[in-house]
Amino acid sequence: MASTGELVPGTLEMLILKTLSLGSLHGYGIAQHIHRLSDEALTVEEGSLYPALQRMLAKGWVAAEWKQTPTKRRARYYRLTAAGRKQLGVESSAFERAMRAITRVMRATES
Amino acid sequence: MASTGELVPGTLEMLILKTLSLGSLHGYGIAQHIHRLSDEALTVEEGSLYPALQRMLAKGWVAAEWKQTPTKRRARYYRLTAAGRKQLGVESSAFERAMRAITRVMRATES
DNA sequence: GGTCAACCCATAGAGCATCTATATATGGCC
DNA sequence: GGCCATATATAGATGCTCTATGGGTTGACC
Repeated sequence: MASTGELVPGTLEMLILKTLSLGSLHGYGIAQHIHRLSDEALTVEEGSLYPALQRMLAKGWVAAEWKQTPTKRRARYYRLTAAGRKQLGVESSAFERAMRAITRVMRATES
Repeated sequence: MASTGELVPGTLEMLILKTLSLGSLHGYGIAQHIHRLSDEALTVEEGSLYPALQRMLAKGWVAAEWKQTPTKRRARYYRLTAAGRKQLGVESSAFERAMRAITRVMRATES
């Protein structure tokens, strides 16, 4: 979607944290959620999603547990930890500040 | 500012294109312009700026010319080409779409 | 006339996030 | 039995940004 590929780099983990803040979900479900809520504008590739989840597990922002889906398949459910919830706050406010700053530059007119 | 460091990755070239759309400027001036317009929120490092300008020269989005600054120093002035102006349009509308999409996801509440 | 701040360009190398491609496996449907 | 949607995961490549440098000029102040 943005420069290199589909997503704006640096926003993936924030979007995952936000998604999980609404409830536990497995990886595939996370991707679907983001895709649907963004009106199909954002597509999270599997090769981006799972590495991101591994990073976030390592940082303690999410915890994982193997469960059965409603459709009887085995899936790994991720949930937000306290640290993850805190991180969501940090990232989303930093993102908002950055967006406002970029918007200011992009709105400038000829002096 | 964002994830890795200061800028939201993928937005630097767009910010440079936008800055040059207001008039020719040398590298140093571009960095100052972005810094000032963003209320000091965005700082473009020289190690990011000059490689970006080289990439953009190679892609034909900008053209460069050595001139004298008002302060009597020799500086390389960059200006937007027609292709660069077109690219600015492409990137800024893609960016806006992405921002709207991200905002939709970030505003979601518990079902 | 020395030195310091501000001005100005540029590259090398590292780090990190994302993408492409691939591998594996199950359940439901026809 | 074959196909599609569901589901997880890694390897390798790519590309952008940052850190760390290096060089050089001008003007002002002491």
